Amino acid sequence: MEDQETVIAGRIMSLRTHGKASFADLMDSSGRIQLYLRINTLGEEGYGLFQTLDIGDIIGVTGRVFKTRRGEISVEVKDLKLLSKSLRPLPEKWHGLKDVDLRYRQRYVDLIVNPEVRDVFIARSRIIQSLRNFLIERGFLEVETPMLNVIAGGANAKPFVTHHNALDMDLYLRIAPELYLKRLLVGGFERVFEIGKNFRNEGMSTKHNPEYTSCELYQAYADAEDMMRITEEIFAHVAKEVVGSTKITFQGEEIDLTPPWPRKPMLEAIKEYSGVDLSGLTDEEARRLAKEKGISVPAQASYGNVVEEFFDAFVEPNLIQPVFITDHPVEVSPLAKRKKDNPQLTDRFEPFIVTWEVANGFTELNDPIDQEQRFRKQMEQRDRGDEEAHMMDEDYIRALEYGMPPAGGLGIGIDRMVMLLTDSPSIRDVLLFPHMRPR
RNA sequence: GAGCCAUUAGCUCAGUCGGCAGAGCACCGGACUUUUAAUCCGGGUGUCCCGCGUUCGAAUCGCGGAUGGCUCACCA
Repeated sequence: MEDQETVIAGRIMSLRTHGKASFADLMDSSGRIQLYLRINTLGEEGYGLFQTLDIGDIIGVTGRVFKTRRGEISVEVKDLKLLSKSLRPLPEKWHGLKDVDLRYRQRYVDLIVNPEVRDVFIARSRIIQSLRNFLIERGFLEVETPMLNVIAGGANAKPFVTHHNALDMDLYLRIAPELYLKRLLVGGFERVFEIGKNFRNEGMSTKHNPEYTSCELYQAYADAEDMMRITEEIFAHVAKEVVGSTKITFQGEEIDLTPPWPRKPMLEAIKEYSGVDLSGLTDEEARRLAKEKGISVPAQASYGNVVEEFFDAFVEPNLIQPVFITDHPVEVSPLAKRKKDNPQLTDRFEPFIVTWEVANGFTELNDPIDQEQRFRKQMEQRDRGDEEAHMMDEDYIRALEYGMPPAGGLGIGIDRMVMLLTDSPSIRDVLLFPHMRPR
């Protein structure tokens, strides 16, 4: 490159003027380069224009590449054009923009002055691309299903409500694409996936944003075990491609994503960490045990609710290295197939890493009669005031009545996956424009 | 939704006991033809988050509110 003529454009990030010669740093999306400007090469007029420039202005230059006395590759500018004027001063060059409120609200400024922020979003794009390629290579078809739903199904969550004027009816923003994707299995697509936003009308935290991205995939003639294998393969594959290794560091903790990950039934995990054996109890026995152990559960809590509470309290905080928790109670898994040898439990799994649930999968319930009963149970909970209980979806039942092939399904929380792989402690660090209360 | 903490110049931050509102960077003027957190000289650009109160006097104390962060609760 040395001694070659070049044409570049970018934003001025710093200025060092020395009278009749000056240095400037120019930044574009590929990085920074130093400019050297002399009155001898630019002429009175060109150098005069340069002297009116501010940090933040976007300019285009032509010039010759050379190495300075201190060995820095630079461009000696022969011609210079102001392309865009910056009217507002940029944050300080040394400390950058730290105020998190401003960083999120004015992400454009954050991206200009904090280069590591840009790197996170480049990584996010690569992670999603890597995941997409992985699935397409394995014969999965990428599809798009409705985000405006008459029934918000596929998860237990409070939906956002919106209104369709022409039809004069309320609609829900989807909380999960699950039921649509399984209709596609009925229709004959054997491997489908969708990457997209879900919307949940719930609290926000370092791990929750009202709109978030998931990847759901469904494979006919597969089961939960197949889905666990694909889960660990996805994480290993993406980590290798984006981070360069299946061993990653998260907030100082070494995490080994190398497959296979251990499998542990939920009841066994609870027994291991709390000493309590919850297997085979009635609702009432389970509630009594919860009270004994100081776990608060609603008076109406089912066996499954109690198990979940025990799990959250005793087990979850300990799950740092990847592990699949399996065999969730049927009451908290209304779309999963029951275990053949224990109808109280389902053939379901959730992988945990750094105490987060990073995905959720199971052998899909394809028995329309059992599914209808499960929906009815959910409706009862709804009637008792549980706003997050599943809605009845009669069309989904009808689809199952045509016959859905046995299948495995998996949903991955993309934001959490990106947090993990970019060592980001807050979901807001991996969302370009996280939800904020308006100012 | 609850608790704790924060909010001062465009940005990063000081501000003591209640007594004239401060620094660095950025910006403006001047010097300087290989610097790189350039240097040197001069210039402070402000709704001290908002409101009410206490006081001779409030950035500072009290009450109420706004916004944000963290923790907890709910969830993925």
